[in-house]
This record gives sequence, C-alpha cells and structure tokens, in this order.
Amino acid sequence: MVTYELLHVDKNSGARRGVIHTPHGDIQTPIFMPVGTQATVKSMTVEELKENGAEIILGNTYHLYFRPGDELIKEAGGLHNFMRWDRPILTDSGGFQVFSLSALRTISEEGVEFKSELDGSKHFFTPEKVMKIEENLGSDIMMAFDECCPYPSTYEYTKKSMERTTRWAKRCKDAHTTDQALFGIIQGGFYEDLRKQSAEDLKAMDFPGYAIGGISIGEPKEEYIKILKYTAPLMPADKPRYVMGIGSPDYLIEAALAGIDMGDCVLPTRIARHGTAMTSHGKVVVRNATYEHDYGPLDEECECYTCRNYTRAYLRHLVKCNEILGMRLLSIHNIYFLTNLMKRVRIEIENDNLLNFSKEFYKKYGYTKE
RNA sequence: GUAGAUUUAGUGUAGUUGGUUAACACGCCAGUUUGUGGCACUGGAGAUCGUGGGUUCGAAUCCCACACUCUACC
Repeated sequence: MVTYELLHVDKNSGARRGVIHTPHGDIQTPIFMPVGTQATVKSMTVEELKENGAEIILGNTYHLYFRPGDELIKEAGGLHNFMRWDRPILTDSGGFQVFSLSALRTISEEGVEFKSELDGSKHFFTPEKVMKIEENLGSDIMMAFDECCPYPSTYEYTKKSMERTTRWAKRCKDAHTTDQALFGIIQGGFYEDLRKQSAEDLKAMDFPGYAIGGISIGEPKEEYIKILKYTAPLMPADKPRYVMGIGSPDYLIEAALAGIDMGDCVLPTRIARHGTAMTSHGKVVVRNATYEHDYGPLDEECECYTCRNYTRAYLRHLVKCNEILGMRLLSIHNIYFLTNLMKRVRIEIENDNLLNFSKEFYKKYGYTKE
C-alpha cells in the first residue's frame, strides 16, 4: 500500500507539502529521487546515499531484466535485499528505453520487441511481462509500461502512441497481482488536448499515483513549463504526482511550484562523472583551469562530505586524471545538493514562500530566464 | 673520426612520383549532459615542417652545407 498525505498547500503558489507512506517507510515531498538503474546509484554506497539525504531511489525494469535478471533478484530476496537498500524503491518500466533505445526496438499493439545491446538476442516486452518483472523486483512503486515519444513528434503519431499507452496501462492494471503500488503515466507529448485525454482516461482506471512522462527529453524549457503547468492540475489531488526525468534545480522547483511531489533524474550523477557540480552559485565545471589553484571548497555554503573535506584544486586534479574518487566525490556532492535543495523547498512551502524563494534562487544560481 | 638513420604543435607520430587553409592521437582550453546501452559527446587554440642556402611557376617532400639526436664500427 502506498498512500499520499497532504500536509500543506503553499498559499502563494499551490505547491504541495506532503508525505508518501510506503511499505519501506515514509518519504517527504516534494522529493528528488536519485536513479540507480542497475541496482546501484553509480559510484555510491547505500550508506552514502542515506547520509546525503536520499529517501527513495529508482531501479530499471529493462536493464535489471537483462542483468542480472529479475528471477535472480527475486531469488536474492528482492531488489531491496539484493542491493542492501531498506528504504523505498521505485522501478521504471522500460518505457523510457522504448525512446532511448529506439534504434533497437519495434513497437506493435501487443508490445515492444527489443534487440539486446548485449548479445543481439530478441526480447518481447508486453505490459503483462513488465508487470511480472517489476513484481519480481519487488519495488514499492512500479510504473506502468508506456511509450515515451521523442521530441518533436507529430500530432498523429503522438495521439496514436498515447492511446496505445492508455491501453497498455489497462493491461498493466489487469495483470498486476501484488500490493505494490502501480502508477499510471500520462503521455500526449506537447499537445494539450492529448494530455487532457490521457489524464482523464488514466484517472478513470484509478491508479494509486500518477506520473507525467514524455517531457524533459530535450525540448525548450518553455515547452516543458507549458505542459507541466497544463497537466499537473489534471492529476488527482489525493494521490502522488510525479514528473519523470527532471533533475536540474530549475526543473525541480518549477515542478514543485506546479504541485508536483516527485522527480527523478540521472543528471546529478551523470554530470558528476563527467566533472560538473551543481552549487548554490550555479553550475561549476570542475575541470576548468580557473580552479587550478583554488583551495576553497566546491560550494562554500554546502555541508556535504566533499565540501567539508576537499578543495576545488584537488577535485579538479582528480577529474582531469579521470580518477574514480573524483566521480564519487562529485556524485556525493550533487546528490546532497539536490536532496538538500528539496528539503529547503519543503520548508519554503510550509512558509507559503516557495515563489519568492524560487526567484532568489534563480538569481543566485545564475538563470537568466524566469 | 667513419658510416647509416633521425629531426613536422607541449608529447608521440602521419604526410609514398613536389601542387590549394600540413593530418592524427594524447595533452591543453571550453561547451553539452534531464524515467542512464555506451564514463560519453561537440567545439576551439596550438607548427614560419632543425638552421642556412640552392633547384622550381611552386619544396615538409629534391640538392648542398651545417647543427642535433640515436645506432654501429674504428
């Protein structure tokens, strides 16, 4: 059972402060969820994730099905036991891989055939099969199997895809047998009437939570904001609202302002591995020469392990040498930065002040728009 | 001392009948990254081709001298 408890609504923005209750504990919302595709948030131990504020993480149906296999994970006692994470887990359905691995798959009404990037073998993913995999993984929240449309897509294609995703959602619901919470995913691309149709059809199926999928996939920011603000109010108020794939501070704050409760993204850990940090004064490309002799912390306002112990000059050295520790220290910092940012967002909502805070934050972070 | 080989960007190299802005890798400088196939991708700066002279319409490329480094022999 997964339930949503609304604690407070920001009087000046409509942002929601709440709690989501799950079998593995509560999560405070709005929340940022680090992504651990292959049963690991890359380079970080579960202790480090906890110390840096992670309350819930993601796993991925597609990738775990191929390696090590969902049957093995079931045998190991489920994903929680397998990876030693005792807090909530949300599993993505593989719907994003329909988009990101588009060169390796074929879509039909029945499902999606993927050609494995590992050995070329063919695997047919249906909504029923995805439910079985996610049940074997044993996550607290499982996502319905959908298609994430690319940007841009034509109205005709997006409509056809959205309607099929709705039919797949029904099949997921019918095939689902455990008490794990199954969330529906609203699609419809960048067309408002399609978003509305998708939201209404999915609401009629009464899922315990809803997500907006298919945004934050490379579109201009204005398009993201437009669909976010249009779609969020169409989602039930008494259930968790989740925007899939958002990880930059502005996208997360805009989502919170729109009344969204959850967001996830690979961004903080990926850019960390490529040598970039998010700080209170904006993005820092640690490899840049300007930090060669900089013996101050990455972010003087940050209290994470990395900022308490290491200098920019040292981090730059590690990044330039492609040392594992550099990736780890920046990942720790970026995860801490985002979980801490969301902690602050929750406080500002409680004080009905998120809108003002967002303006101050954007100014300091260096965003020119908004 | 003799013979041979070598000398092209910070480093290592490509450039085979002489022909427009001399190529590549690494390094350097910068940018991108948003439900993670790929620890990646995209740009940029940087070389009077060892030095001097000659042949030629034209030389990194051919010729001469010198210098440098390496190897072998005396």
